[in-house]
Amino acid sequence: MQGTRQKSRARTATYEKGQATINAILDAAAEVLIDQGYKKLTLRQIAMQAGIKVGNLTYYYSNKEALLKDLLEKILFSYLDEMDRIVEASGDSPQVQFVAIIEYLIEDLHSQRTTHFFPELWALANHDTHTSELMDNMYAAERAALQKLVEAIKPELGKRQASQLALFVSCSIEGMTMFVGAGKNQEDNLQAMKELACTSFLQLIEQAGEESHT
Amino acid sequence: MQGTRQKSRARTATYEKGQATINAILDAAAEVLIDQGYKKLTLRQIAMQAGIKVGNLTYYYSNKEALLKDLLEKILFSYLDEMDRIVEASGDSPQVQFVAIIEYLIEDLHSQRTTHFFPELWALANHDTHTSELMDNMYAAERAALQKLVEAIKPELGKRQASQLALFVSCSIEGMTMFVGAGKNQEDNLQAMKELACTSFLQLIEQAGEESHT
DNA sequence: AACATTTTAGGACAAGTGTACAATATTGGA
DNA sequence: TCCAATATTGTACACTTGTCCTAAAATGTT
Repeated sequence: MQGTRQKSRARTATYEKGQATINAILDAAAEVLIDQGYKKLTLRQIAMQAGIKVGNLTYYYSNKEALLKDLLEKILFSYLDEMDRIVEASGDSPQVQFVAIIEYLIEDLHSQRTTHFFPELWALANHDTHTSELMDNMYAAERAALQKLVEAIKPELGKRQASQLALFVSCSIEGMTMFVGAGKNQEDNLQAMKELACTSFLQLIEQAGEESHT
Repeated sequence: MQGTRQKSRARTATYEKGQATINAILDAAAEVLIDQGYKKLTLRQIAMQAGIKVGNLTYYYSNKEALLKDLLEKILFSYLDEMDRIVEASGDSPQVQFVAIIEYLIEDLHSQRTTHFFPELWALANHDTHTSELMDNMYAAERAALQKLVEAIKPELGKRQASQLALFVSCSIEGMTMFVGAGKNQEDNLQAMKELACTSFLQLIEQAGEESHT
């Protein structure tokens, strides 16, 4: 009694051309999602953008659900990878690493890709369980990285406090997406938000634990 | 040569029953949007939820665009009204008023209405000019209220600094929506975020202006 | 060169979408 | 009570959506 649950099927390419087509599909889907929003993310739009026919698209992704899954995973992992790269390239000081991450996350808001993608993701996550889990994992990884740095900056902090500080930092930055992001009317203030965030977060970490046990 | 531009038409009811129907439509639309997301916000779903037929719906809203406009305006204004009410009911101290607003905004995240509505709004605003303008006006009003309180707390602050602080506060709180909101996996930490936000924001205001002119 | 496998194209389908319109029912003032 | 204005229904249309299926083309190995 195996294979009863075969809801979403994504074919794996064998020839090079097939793999190229899959890449083209995912790239095209990303572009459509970012440029036109999820409402316009239709199989025919994706196929047109990828330069293929719908029949070919459904050969690799017989479900739109499967396509969306691969698409979201690819985009989300690209952000996590970039975060890892930032930390590794920032020396050994946890303060410096922390500031580097904060600055990367905020400066990244200048990219329309980021500004357009994440609100779509958040809206999807509200009514799609799989998207919600995927998103939770991604942000959990981000918070884990932040928490590690917070603990390194202020070692006397408890796990719980450090994790809450990481959550607060993550929230504060994500919230800028709709206002100081690419094309938004407060984009002028992005630099100011970056400085405000860095000083505010570092100070919050430094002085935490003074009046701790509530 | 008048009336060339009659894109969106919304009929005004004359009888009481007509007005009741309009209210039912908007309430139904809000419920569908919040419970099932914009993807499922279809004229037939709205009509079913309102207990009327689609033909009746299109009698009052010949365009889906017009319906969406009224819906978003109604919801957004309800939040602004509630904010005004909070400030008025919090005495004269700007600090107390500021904390009251912060606490209201964060506690409101316990409501699924809020947690589900806003990401849909943000996603819509990315590709719909009218929604974007509506949203900008709403948040501008929120920031204006916050800025006024910031200036009252720290009068020696310049308009620019106060406005940037208000923006930072607004961003930080909105960003919590996807994480500590209703049903989210960090909802346990909502209280902690509230306390963290209040102390962090107040301190940020108090110490601002020390190394100001950049 | 032959050929099984993989890839692509094209057409078809049912279901769902927003919108339009004529016919019927209801309302409230004369 | 009557009746014009308003409200509601039911049906129809053109269009888009995801999905399915068959035939043709391309691929790489033998």
